[in-house]
Amino acid sequence: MVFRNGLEALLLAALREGPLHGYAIAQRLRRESGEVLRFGESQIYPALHALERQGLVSTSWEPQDGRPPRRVYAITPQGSARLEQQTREWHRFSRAVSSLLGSSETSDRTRKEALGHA
Amino acid sequence: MVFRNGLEALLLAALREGPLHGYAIAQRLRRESGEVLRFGESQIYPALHALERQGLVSTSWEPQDGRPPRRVYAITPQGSARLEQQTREWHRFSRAVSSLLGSSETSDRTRKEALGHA
DNA sequence: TCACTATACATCGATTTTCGAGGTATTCGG
DNA sequence: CCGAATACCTCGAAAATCGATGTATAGTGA
Repeated sequence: MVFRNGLEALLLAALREGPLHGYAIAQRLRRESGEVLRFGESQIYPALHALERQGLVSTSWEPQDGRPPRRVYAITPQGSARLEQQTREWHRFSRAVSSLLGSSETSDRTRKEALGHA
Repeated sequence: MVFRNGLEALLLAALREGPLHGYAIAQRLRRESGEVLRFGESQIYPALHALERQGLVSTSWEPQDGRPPRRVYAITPQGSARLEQQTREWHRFSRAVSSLLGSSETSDRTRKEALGHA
């Protein structure tokens, strides 16, 4: 919703600590979000390709003996810069939404009282 | 990104403290978010209509003398319930994304050091 | 007066995102 | 052998976003 290119930011974040292949990135986002974020492969792979076209990640094919090779992604310096920028934007966005929605729950009355009812 | 029906949650939130007409809702979201959230009318009106179809808001036309009448929206009990549920989901979602992205910047090295490098 | 901006409602269509379903190929457990 | 997991990928429907356009009125400034 409204926060553009959010997936790309998460993808770049997943690569911050080292190169990974696509499937591993998807699992990582899933695991580290406590199953909250579950991106399908049909979202992951095209987004990764877009990142590559923009030069935000670089890729190499790693041969696996026996099985088909894996495509490994690494974040580039431009990718890191974009990640920082996107992270700042995310925090701005998320602060704005959170303040409009209010901290979980709080009927109207409860909320005003919590604020010292002014 | 990825957080479904986010606009609807914000629309419901805007009505928490009393009925408003569509245009005023748009301005409210804009103002109270510090210009961070800027929804166009082509997003607001259809979303409001969808909310009405779902019984989450009720509407009435308020005649203005001279000018065309305004459509005023009020949140219903079902709308309040949905807002609470959506707010909880937002917080889960936003916590997950924030923890993956990290608190605004921090290069990889800086970040580990900040955590006591462990 | 004329133009422009703001208020206030709304739709349309192009673009972008999301997501389920499919397709290929290999390995491993039962 | 079958199903699940790994690993890559595309397609197409559905949903969301966004700019343009249309109607109508009121107010501001040139």
